[in-house]
Amino acid sequence: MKEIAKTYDPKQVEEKLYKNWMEKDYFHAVVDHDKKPFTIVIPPPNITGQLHMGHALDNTMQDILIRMKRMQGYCALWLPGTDHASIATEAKIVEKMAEEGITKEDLGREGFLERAWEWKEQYGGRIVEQLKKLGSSCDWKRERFTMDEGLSKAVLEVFVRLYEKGLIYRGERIINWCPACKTSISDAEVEYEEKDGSFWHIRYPIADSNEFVEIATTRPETMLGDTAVAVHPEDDRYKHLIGKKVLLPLMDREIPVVADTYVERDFGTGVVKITPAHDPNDFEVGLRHNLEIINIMNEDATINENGGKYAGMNRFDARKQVVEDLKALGLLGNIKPHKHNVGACYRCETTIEPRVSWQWFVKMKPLAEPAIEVVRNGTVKFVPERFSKIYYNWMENIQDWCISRQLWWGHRIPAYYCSDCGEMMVSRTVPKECTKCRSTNVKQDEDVLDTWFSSALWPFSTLGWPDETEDLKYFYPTSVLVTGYDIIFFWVARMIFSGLEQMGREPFKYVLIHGLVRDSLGRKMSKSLGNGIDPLDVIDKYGTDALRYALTIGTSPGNDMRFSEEKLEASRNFANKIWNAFRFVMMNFDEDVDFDKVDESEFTAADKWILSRIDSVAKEVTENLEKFELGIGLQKIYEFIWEEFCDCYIELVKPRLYDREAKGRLEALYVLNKVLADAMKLLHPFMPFITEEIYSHLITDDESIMISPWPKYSGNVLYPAEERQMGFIMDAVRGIRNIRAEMNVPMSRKAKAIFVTQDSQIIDLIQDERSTFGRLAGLSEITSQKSKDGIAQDAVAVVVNGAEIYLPLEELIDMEKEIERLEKEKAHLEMELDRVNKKLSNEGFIAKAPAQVVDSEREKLNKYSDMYEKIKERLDSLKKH
RNA sequence: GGGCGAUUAACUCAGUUGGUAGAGUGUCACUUUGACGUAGUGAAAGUCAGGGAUUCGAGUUCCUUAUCGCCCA
Repeated sequence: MKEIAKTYDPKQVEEKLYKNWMEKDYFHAVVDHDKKPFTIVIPPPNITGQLHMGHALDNTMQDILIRMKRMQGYCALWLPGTDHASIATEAKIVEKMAEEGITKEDLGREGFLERAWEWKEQYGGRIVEQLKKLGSSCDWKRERFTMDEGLSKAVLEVFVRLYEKGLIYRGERIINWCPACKTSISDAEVEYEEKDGSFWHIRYPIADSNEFVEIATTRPETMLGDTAVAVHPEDDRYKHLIGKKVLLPLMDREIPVVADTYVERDFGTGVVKITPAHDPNDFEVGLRHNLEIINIMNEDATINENGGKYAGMNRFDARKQVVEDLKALGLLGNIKPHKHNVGACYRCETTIEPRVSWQWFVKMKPLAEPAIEVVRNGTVKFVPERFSKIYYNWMENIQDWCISRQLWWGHRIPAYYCSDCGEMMVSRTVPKECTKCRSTNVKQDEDVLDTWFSSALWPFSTLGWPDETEDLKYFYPTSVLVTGYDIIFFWVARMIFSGLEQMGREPFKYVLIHGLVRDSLGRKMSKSLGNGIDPLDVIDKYGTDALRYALTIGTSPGNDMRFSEEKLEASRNFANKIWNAFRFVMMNFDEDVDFDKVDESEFTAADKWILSRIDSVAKEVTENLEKFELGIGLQKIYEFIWEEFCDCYIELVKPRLYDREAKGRLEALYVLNKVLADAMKLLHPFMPFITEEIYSHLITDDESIMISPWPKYSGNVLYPAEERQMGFIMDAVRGIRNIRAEMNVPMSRKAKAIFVTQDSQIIDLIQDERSTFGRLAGLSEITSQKSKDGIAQDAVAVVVNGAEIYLPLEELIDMEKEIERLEKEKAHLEMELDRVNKKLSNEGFIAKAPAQVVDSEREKLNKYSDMYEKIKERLDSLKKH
């Protein structure tokens, strides 16, 4: 017998076991055509990232699925990797360089990239190490990085292909510009927030007239770039002005009055200033009316030379000055408070600036259509289903995707320009000369691609595409993608259309969406609030299994969850409970325990009951997991282990174990071992470490629980008779315990019990399970008889389905109290009877409810009326005395 | 403005083919029983946000209102 610690200590096992799994190569998936593939690609965390609760949840869920499938015999591949995170990484490196007083420009592109790679080598693996602490069973041999050679080749290939198909183009268009990151960003990367602003009314003088038109704007400084004012063509107030000129104040520029249905007549004054270079709608109007585009801003959102005397000011100062100057000129009208949506950069929260510039775009409409279709026809399923609506909503209203970024860290755009003739070439290789004029003076585009361009290819680029690798053929399409709802647009949607376009197949069959992990007050965890809980601290304090349990229990897909210390304590307690159940089993194992000698005919009702139960639980848990109901599945194993296995079965077998010569002792050990082993298997996906540690000490054929077969189960209840018998026993025990508690009779005070029943099967059961009752209900002596003859008048009675149990507690009994208790019991039964009777006397119920339901109600009626009669008899008899 | 979600015990949440409401935590009482006090036993605690509809039967389906939150415009 081994000495096992009284409390479970995760630190003793986690590192050791993970290392062992790695050494044994269990995580590595080898293509095996005799097996079905099950594939998950990890949402690649940023190399700048620190593991947070979101990662912990996301990766726990993936690990649960992949571990179960691996045990089920699938060729389970969980492919890990990291994302280069263009903007975030570049910003981080620039920031670090700033501490040393160096700028990007000092180093130049080459020098900067060298530094960036150094940084990546040094810190890029940190998050990967942290994922390992979570127990993630990723195939680390297949780890990928979005800027790996192979993945970069995929990016290049996709870019060129899309370009050649006319789905990528370069254009001078209005885009979202972040003045802090100094790059364009895509529509998806802008976050809108409603802010209090003002509506400034400004009078523009009409040329060759004394009249004015009054426009209203929320951004007066942009007037410096106005190239028209617009009115609605049907607006009688302004019809006469169409085609005339107004004199743009401050700039003294004559600009036309154009008619466009974009103008809302009821909004503001019905006259709109048009700044094509700095407003997306105005840009469209500008295109329609062939207006001049005057860009008035520099990269950092200061006013440029086109802004006249305001040049050099930042946009907010310029606004103040413009307003002041207009006021001085008497051209300023009312200023009304106004709420409007202001876009901010999702990364740095700087207010974005719409700005016209040359950028690269992906034409989205042709790509979006098939991507919508695969979700509509169920080829790709969102779990929960409601998220497909969010997806449709975005995909159906999608604009072209701006993919160029004015950064250095990332995949450089494979477009080349001839400095002599201006020809543009898009090519897989660096052109030696201009294809048009043969000049060798060719320069590559300076921009890099949006990070999400490469992550959109992740499900196939990681498997070797564009090469036709064995992996790609076998593992693609992947099975499930697990991610948070916050990146459906950024990532999920783009993977779907990219997979369809490049592979001709959907990238995954299911998208399992989870919510956010919030703090105990329901707030989003954030750096600025400082309310984040570090998963690594949690692991250090409670262990990985406890963290994973806490993240999974009581959650449902797609819903946000609150995370708290209390939950972790409960999780740790559960781990400890399992540990002690295991400890109990081990304490009773002898050196020479030999299960070959087990005689199944020695199985007791309790043995069969628990075997039957674990069988059902295995079925249910499997079904739950296959439907992605992780929280429900875990709850079921929890309840089975704690309530049925620990509180009940272990208590039941104790007498057989303590007596070394007891009949059925070996069988008890066998069942304990078997049930615990199966329970550990079912729990393993959720809590990999403790289950592996325990499993390794149990008697099994497997070298590791990780690669052991998932529990098989029969389709129906294994031992229905024994389950019913145990039901009786538990009812009886509960009834007796209940009385003891109410009568204040501690368990240490043993009592006598007389079972009264006519049912000979029950009599046999009581005889067989005498030790059970003795143990669980604190009874010293148990007898059974068919009538109430000879039972002391002052005995306490418990009525259960099938028997009456009398406890002659003698001097302990307060008759008044006993009558009161029985009255309560009677009232309760009356209520139940009333309910059942109502149901059964309802013709509709009898006629329309399924026979099974009606039968079970009839059964209840019999049971309750029987119990009611007995209680009533007992009461009458007590009251006579 | 459009869409989605939430509203269930004191707190935090489960409850996925409609069939007598569950858990964890907390509360109260009891227990030095040879796995575990990070435990055991027992108890108290809910008009499942309000209203309506469908149904023999609704926390669960449909409509509607309110409050909170999120996404899109």
